[in-house]
Amino acid sequence: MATTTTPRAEARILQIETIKEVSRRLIGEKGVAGLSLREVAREMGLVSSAPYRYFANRDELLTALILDAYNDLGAAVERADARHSSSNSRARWHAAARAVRKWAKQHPHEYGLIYGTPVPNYEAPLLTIEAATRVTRVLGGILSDEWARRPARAANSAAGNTPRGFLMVENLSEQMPRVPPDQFVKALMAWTLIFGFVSFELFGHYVGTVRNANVMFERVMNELADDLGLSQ
Amino acid sequence: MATTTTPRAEARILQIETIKEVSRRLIGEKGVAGLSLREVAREMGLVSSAPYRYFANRDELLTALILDAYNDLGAAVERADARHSSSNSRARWHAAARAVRKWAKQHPHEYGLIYGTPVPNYEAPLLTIEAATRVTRVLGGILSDEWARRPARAANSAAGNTPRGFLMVENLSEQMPRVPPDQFVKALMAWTLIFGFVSFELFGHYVGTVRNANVMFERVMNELADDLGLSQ
DNA sequence: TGTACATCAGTGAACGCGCGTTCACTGATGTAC
DNA sequence: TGTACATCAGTGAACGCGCGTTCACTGATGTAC
Repeated sequence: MATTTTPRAEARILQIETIKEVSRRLIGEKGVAGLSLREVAREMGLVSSAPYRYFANRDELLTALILDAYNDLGAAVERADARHSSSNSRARWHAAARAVRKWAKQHPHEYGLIYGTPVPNYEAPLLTIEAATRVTRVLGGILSDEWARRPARAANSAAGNTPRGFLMVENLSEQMPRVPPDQFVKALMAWTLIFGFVSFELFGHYVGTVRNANVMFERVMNELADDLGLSQ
Repeated sequence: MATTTTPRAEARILQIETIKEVSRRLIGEKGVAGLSLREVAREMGLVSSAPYRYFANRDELLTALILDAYNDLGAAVERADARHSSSNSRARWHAAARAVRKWAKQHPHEYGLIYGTPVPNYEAPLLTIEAATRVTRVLGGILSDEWARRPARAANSAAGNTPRGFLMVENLSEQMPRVPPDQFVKALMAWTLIFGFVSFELFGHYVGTVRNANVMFERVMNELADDLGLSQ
């Protein structure tokens, strides 16, 4: 019953976790640019070369943090979505959107890490792109379920609007099956606006115009839910 | 006719301009964090302490660059808007939106400077906030002119929706006079989506979904123009 | 169960680097009279 | 127009700092037989 895991291997996992936690804290205090392996080591009471036992270099640590951020956000949104009956699109939509905003406000610097200015000369590996789709998959799933319950559409009722060419319809169809492609632009707009709102709020662009961002966010999400034709 | 300006004063203005130009180039190459007064000096063939004759410290230079970026973008948008007959709201809207995107793509790092992750521990002075409103004033002006041409509304036709409380209605009314306050949420959504789109595009979040961002942008702006009820 | 060897976390010293900022200076430019 | 003084751009040396990364090492842990 005891796992075959050796104490050393367990300790290693723990140390990696600690390094990442300390890094997250430091990023929170001084931003990404201020993250240094030396400081992480210092904070952990280790000598400056110790972290290199766990991460080959600074970029590798950064990649791990970015990946974690995407996954952490993705998991939060999935959890929020799962709390509602799958047929209640509107409740799910609001829950998912609120989860994005809540996570962002709780982890502003990690949010900046993944949705702010890209780190210059840092190239995100494929793995992070994969993790980045967790949120879009949730949103796509909500729309899919909504459309699954609708009476079948007159085929090609709006075929002229099908966005062949400028969208990657194959990918989008995979993320929101059953949603007619002529809805993709609207869907992408809604997705963009969720993050646009959160970024504007977090980065200070609503100062002087929005007094209560909580209320404003609810209103905006309601508008979007209407535009998307979400029911219930 | 010759201005009373002294050669030394002229040279000073020129040097300041050069420092900022070099800084913009360096930011373009290595991001904001990579901007250093020493490197600017080196690039200009000056000794490392020379720039301190012009900027008291790094933050002051950064402030100047941020201010310039807001003003440069603001001027570009104003110019684009002015190219159209003031009664053609729709053309003006598209022109302004395109100008934002075009400027952002031409100056991606300066865009990141003002609309990306805020520089940590850097507090934007009031002056920059002022400059930041140039874009919103143009957008507000377009809506104002649109509503000025509409038949007067039944007073308080939708009074229940007037966003008293959660929006700073006074400021918004000043930026878009004649637009009924129940339209403010829509207006803010449109503004947010312009920048949300541009940020998503620039920061790489449309990889895998949008193939031709030019076309997509036009479609999105069209949708927004419809939602805002822009005519012509 | 016991021994012999391999693995690996953490050490401590060192490398070469670039940074922001200060300061006393020189020599050219500007100003007042 | 000419002189006397004040201003100011740029110099060069110096301060104290932190960084990423490498490397040969030690001693504890893990593995094979």
